[in-house]
Amino acid sequence: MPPVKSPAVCGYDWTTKRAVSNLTPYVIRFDHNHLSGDHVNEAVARPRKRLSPQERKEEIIEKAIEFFAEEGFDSSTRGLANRLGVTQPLLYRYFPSKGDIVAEVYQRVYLNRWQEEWSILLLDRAQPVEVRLNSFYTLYTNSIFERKWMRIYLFAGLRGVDINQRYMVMVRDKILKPIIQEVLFEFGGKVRAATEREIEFTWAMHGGIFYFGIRKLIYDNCGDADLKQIIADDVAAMLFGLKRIFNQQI
Amino acid sequence: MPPVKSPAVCGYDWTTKRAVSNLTPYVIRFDHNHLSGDHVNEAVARPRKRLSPQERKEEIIEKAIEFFAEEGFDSSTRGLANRLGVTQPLLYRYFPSKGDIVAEVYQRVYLNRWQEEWSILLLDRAQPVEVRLNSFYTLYTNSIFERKWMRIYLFAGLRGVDINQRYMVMVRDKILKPIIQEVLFEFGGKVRAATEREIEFTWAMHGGIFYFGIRKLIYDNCGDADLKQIIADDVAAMLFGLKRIFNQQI
DNA sequence: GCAGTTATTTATCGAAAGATAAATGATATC
DNA sequence: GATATCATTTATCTTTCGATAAATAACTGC
Repeated sequence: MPPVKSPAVCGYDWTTKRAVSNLTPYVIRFDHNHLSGDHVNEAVARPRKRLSPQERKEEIIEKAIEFFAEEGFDSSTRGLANRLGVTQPLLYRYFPSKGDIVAEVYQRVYLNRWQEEWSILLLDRAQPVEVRLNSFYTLYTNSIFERKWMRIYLFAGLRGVDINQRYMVMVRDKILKPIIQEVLFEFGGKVRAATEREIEFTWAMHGGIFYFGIRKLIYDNCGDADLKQIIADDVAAMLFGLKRIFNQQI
Repeated sequence: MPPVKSPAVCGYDWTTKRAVSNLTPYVIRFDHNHLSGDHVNEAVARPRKRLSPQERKEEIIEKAIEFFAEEGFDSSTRGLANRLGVTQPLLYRYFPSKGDIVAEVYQRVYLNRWQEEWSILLLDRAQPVEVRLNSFYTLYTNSIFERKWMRIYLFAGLRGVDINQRYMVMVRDKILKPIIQEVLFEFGGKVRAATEREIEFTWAMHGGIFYFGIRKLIYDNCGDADLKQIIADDVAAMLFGLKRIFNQQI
């Protein structure tokens, strides 16, 4: 049977007694007596808890996102199982391999993050571009400025995961290019494709805001900065810079 | 003996036959017949090569920077030894533990990266600020836009290494604040400390350029963008944005 | 409340990891 | 060219990791 290539769909084959999917399988001994730290009164072994496969799988994925975001993808499945309060082999009931869990984490973190309404907002010419951009970046940062997301984004990037490339294509096509088009329109220029120079400049503005998120959530470096103010200042500079480039390119 | 806390100084104590330092120690079997890849003619076991301790240590550090930058700090010391063409236990002759090698890598990558002449350039009022900023960012990016450096920077950040925090303080004090002061001066404002709002805005501009480096070197996402043009456009937007903020803050 | 189903655990394996001790052999000194 | 030094290797230990198989026990339906 050749390996299936498609979004990891993992299940359990009761006849062969194996988890099935499209990737590769480990166990942390769950110590009932030493759960998480100082819980003296949990010394009594708690009864084994049975969850439905759907619930359990969901719980694994959720915790896996937190766990790998904090510890990195090189961390052990035993560590993950420990955080879940189950034993390590149980993970292999739901995922054929660690790689499948990781793949599922990527999937969850990246996909369905984009809200179509953001596009609608960006393109709504009833409002001035500057207002739209402020609203958009408020919503957008509200969504991605999350420690889990940011860390997984960077971990994935360093691992060379292709999902990251796809994400950047999305930013380019769904954010940067539309912005340029809208500024161009409001500026009175004729409709045309964005130039590389314009895109790169817009990337820098976008990256500046994004990098603020990295500083805040990864490096913990920025006191109580006012995000709304930062966005407003950056958007203003972006508009200025784009118009300046439009003029130079005539 | 309590652990010494200071920049890792590792040596070999011949009497106790141990490497000494201030951190924690693994082995890749070096296969003479299968060095690095396709070298068919190296199949003959090459004679053991003795280097002076200084030379060997230097070589280890250099390759460790490359190795960990590519593979991440969770990679094995056997992998590193393999790349060096030596056996894994040899590493423990020069460093007491893997952690000490990693610490040395951080040290090398971060320290002595800052060139004092950059400060002189930034503060040289014989030239307009815009010219200075373009020159500075050309030099600066020329120095840090290196795959090794960028990857270690991000790896370190995700690992929560404090050296990273220190680096950001340096950026703030040696780049951002001086920039604001100089723009303020040229703008005709009176000399005063930079405000948080100004610093955050400048961070965004700086971050935009920095993030270009991440895209280029980590994500491999940006065709043949013209760095000089990008810097020029970003600097122009930065100057505009700062002056705009100055005016709003009167 | 007994029996079947199956979620979960215990036990265990083999590979890879960090680390150490002892053997080896390249070089320097005489 | 024999001897001493010490850079480097071989051999080996322990821990941790991913993964598998078999035993256990919580729930379901009767």
